Amino acid sequence: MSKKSYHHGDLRAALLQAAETELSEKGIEAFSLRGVAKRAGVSHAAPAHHFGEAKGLLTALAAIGFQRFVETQQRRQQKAPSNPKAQMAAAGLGYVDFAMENQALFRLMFSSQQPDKNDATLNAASSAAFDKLVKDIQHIGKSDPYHDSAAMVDVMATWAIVHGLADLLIAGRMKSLLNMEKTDRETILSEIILRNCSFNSN
Amino acid sequence: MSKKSYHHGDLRAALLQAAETELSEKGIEAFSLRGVAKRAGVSHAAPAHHFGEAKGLLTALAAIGFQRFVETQQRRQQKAPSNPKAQMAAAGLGYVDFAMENQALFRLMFSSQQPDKNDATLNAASSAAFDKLVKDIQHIGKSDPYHDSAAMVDVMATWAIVHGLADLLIAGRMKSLLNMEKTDRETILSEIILRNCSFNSN
DNA sequence: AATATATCTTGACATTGTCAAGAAAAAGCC
DNA sequence: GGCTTTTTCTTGACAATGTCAAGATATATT
Repeated sequence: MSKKSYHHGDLRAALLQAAETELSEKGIEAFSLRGVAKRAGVSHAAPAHHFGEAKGLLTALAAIGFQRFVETQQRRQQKAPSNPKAQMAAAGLGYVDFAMENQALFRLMFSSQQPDKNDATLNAASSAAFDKLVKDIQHIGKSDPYHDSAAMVDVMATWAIVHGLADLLIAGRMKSLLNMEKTDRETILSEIILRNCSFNSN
Repeated sequence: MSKKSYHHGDLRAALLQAAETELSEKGIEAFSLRGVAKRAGVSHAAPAHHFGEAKGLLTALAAIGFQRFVETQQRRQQKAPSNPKAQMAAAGLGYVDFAMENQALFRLMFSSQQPDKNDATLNAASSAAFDKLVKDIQHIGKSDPYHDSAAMVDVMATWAIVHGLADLLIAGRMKSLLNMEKTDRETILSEIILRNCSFNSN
């Protein structure tokens, strides 16, 4: 941690932190590994030892992203009423909220070719996010999507609509939604998220 | 056109063609301007005169993408029954189809920061694509989304679900859908696209 | 304390986007 | 037709980037 020390102490964590800052400031397309090193106050080749190539750093960052992604949804759900539909809406709003507040990271997680899709940690984190969605649907529909193909269609439909909203919002499309106050926007988003459910009969 | 001619004849078109090939082969994150020039058989600085910086070439390519995007949907609609719901499903399937067969181009159009969003041609092309969606919805619901906010919510919901499906499919997520035959997949996609409509009562 | 290992730096290389200057072809002009 | 002007493309250069190899320095091991 001291200024002149050859050894940093916890450079790995510092690099991840710096990488996230670099990502959110420069965007994913102008992201630079040397820029990350500069932010962390180390030489340009320092990241290599901890993460190998740039891919490695971005893979680790994407995994962290998925963890925080789930946490954001859960925090949102804790503040919401405990009935299944309110919980579903809260999870969806958390999904969109995360995307809007971590645009470049969201893009890294869902739209980038950089992260290594064979990485065990990343796969575990993204699978956890998917499983959470499946369980939330199951909670409403009572049947397990993994064993009921109709329920799995519900999962895909719900995922698609929430993801589509998130992706179009951060792309700057959907201006009518972007131009309103956050609370108004979330009212409409909730409506869109819930109307989609075939299990609306509940 | 001849091998040794200093002047190409129609380099601008050739560069756009080469850029699309480069894009689909290398992906948007490994896209190289010098690679495009090499494909067109021209020096590395030749593109500059026609498109300025790399941004310019990608902006022009994105605009062309939006035009073909609309055409793909229209071709699909021509083959479908003329009732509004079948037309809506056809447009949605065209949307997804375009994304899957032009993955990198689709990413350039919707997820990239490169294209200049102030470019008149690009804005005209992307607005045309949006207007087409609005009209298709209007065709079903009978009310103009531009004057009926409830209808505009229908537009956003429909757009989101179709876009979400497209984006998640080309991201390699939604494996259960990717692993099936195209016809089976499209059956489910149609169902998802249509179920979303609040105007389902029709 | 001596050696071994892990961690970081330095220097180099090929590749990339961009710019400036110049060459070649086409067009304009008499 | 010859001459100039303009457009189109090439060449050469520059800084920035990712990656690699070799070396320097701190920590761990014995």
